[in-house]
Amino acid sequence: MKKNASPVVAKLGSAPAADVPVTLEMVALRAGVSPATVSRILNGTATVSPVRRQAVDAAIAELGFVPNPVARGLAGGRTFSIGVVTQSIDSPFYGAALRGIEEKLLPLGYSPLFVSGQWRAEVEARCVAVLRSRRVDGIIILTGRLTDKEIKAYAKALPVVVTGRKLSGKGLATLSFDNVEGARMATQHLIDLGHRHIACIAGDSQHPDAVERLRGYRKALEEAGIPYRASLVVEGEFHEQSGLQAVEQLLDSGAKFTAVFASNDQMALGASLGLARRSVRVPEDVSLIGFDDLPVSLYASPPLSTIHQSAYEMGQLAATAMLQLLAGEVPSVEAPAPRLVARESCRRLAP
Amino acid sequence: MKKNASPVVAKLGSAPAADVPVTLEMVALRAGVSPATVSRILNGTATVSPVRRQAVDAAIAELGFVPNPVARGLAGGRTFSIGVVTQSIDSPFYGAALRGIEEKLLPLGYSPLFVSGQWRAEVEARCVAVLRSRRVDGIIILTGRLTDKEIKAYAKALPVVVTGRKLSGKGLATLSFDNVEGARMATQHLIDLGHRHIACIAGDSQHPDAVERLRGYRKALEEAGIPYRASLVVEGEFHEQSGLQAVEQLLDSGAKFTAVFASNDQMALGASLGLARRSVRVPEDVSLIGFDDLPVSLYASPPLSTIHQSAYEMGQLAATAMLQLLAGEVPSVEAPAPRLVARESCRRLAP
DNA sequence: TTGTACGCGTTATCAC
DNA sequence: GTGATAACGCGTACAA
Repeated sequence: MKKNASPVVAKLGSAPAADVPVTLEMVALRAGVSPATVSRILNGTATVSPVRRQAVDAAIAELGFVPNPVARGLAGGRTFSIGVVTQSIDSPFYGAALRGIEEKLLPLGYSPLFVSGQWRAEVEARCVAVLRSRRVDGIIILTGRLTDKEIKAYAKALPVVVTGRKLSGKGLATLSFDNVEGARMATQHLIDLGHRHIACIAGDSQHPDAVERLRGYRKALEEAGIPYRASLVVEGEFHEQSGLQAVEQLLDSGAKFTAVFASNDQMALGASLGLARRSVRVPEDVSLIGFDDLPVSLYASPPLSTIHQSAYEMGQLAATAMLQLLAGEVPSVEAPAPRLVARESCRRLAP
Repeated sequence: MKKNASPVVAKLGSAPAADVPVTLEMVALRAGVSPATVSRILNGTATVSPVRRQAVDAAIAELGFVPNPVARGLAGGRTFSIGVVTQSIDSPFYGAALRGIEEKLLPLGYSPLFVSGQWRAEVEARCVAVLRSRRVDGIIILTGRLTDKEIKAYAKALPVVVTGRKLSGKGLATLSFDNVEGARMATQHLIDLGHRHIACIAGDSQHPDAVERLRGYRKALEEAGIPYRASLVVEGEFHEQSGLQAVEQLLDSGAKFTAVFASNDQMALGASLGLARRSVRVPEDVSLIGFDDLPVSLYASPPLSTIHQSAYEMGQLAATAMLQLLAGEVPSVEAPAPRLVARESCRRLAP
């Protein structure tokens, strides 16, 4: 088995932060060995005699030596940093994913490098370019709008993990949440409560998630033998404001509905406000269900029923997959299944 | 005037991503000049004859050359990356600050490196150690719990910008939001509406922001000649759940109050739910005001009155200050003043 | 103004 | 097993 060099998980802070950088060479000098040997011990690149190993360990501890990642990057070709393309660094949803990635990577000596793609393929491409120029060891892309072709091209140069789609290839791992099933479950929940006139606030039709969730909505209707009505579907843009506008449009259109499925929680929250403004009570007059299960949704008034999608877990899984790719293994991760979280924004339709 | 080397803002992506890295040396070869000249042109380190400059520019464009930051870091001692210690990467409040930092830094060729301190001094110290080991050019610390002494020690080694406190020193810039005034304004708003029995959900007393906001609350009472009552103050932990528990405690204690000042929006949101659970209506029965003006607060039911604190702007300012420090200038930024945002969660007390 | 030569701190390839 | 030695890609004195 070929031993891959591993990141040095330094016990940072254990020794006083030296003001004059301690180099590997100084450690070697002190331990009475060659720099090469110190490097070997640090990376586990070869077997070293216990005697020297001890001497080196001691020297490292005494000097408070911390390897310089910059130099390691130059010499070894690996920077032990992983690029992460998120869409906006302050997204309430993807934020949890970033946390998952960070928690998984940091203890192993890898640092995530976060950049925001703004849901714009062009910006995302620039992000990838920045990351590559910074010589990251791999790239995790959280959904976004790059084409499959572009993704595959990147994967030829370095390991890539991408969420929100299904692709295959060497050095490439994908992690796709079942949006269709999630949306189907949400709609089914409303149907189970007796609703037949169910409006849908869809997402931006350019957005793959939006398309899938709309499909799930239709699927549930179909299975229940409820006719699909285009007049009950309004397209939003995945943010609160558009959810608010969507319900207004729905209300103004005069269409009758007793329940609303919003394609994400942010739009559901906006819808909730929009309904309240028109004196439509949730859930007394209209049931409302969202998608994503944002932390705040639990504290909405009323607490929002939704489809739980653990961004945190997705982040951890993506990081895990990246580590596997880096180790030359075949990634063995699968996205968690959607789960219905029934809270207080939906109620059984009065007969 | 000494010309400082500046980050190369490469037109990334303009040329096809070369699979074999193009080095500065290759550019030099192609342009028929020495590597040093190419380097000079890249960094503006010296004046170069227009002829060669053109030749080099052409070569760079044709080869799609992108300088290797890793090598630049090793050679020049600067990595053009800025460490950012936030407290949790998925904080709804600080997220906006990260965006502000990113937007300010990226166009100038700097990359932010985000790490989470978890509101634990010990973790924050480790974060700083990681950042320093990665040879960042400077560190931005968003509040947190490090001692002033530690901050100052860091600032001796590299430029530091820190929010949430007032310090001075060479290579150090601070940016402190006026929490006392903000809390005073919030409480004053309630007083102006006729409230005299105003409860306060304070933050964790270990947290400097919490202490200051509590002080602002007391200040407003004092100015209005309203006696301070400890029984109306409950300590929370700055998250929704603790806000909910706080109002329950308040309600259970039997204390009379017609308004609540929550030390941040997250607790206000929790409080809102807690009140609703006990059939206490906002704002009909109790007025509620928060602090921070999170994006979601606008979509709470009812929309939450609060004190606007632009984390985004703070982020931008912090980044600006860092750039100034890096340029050897004296930072000239000041935190924006708190601003009352009156929405629908507060109403005039019926006589 | 321009080129040469060396150094940055580490890893990898050889010999031994 | 271990130690020289040569890269890694770029910045920068220094000399020309």
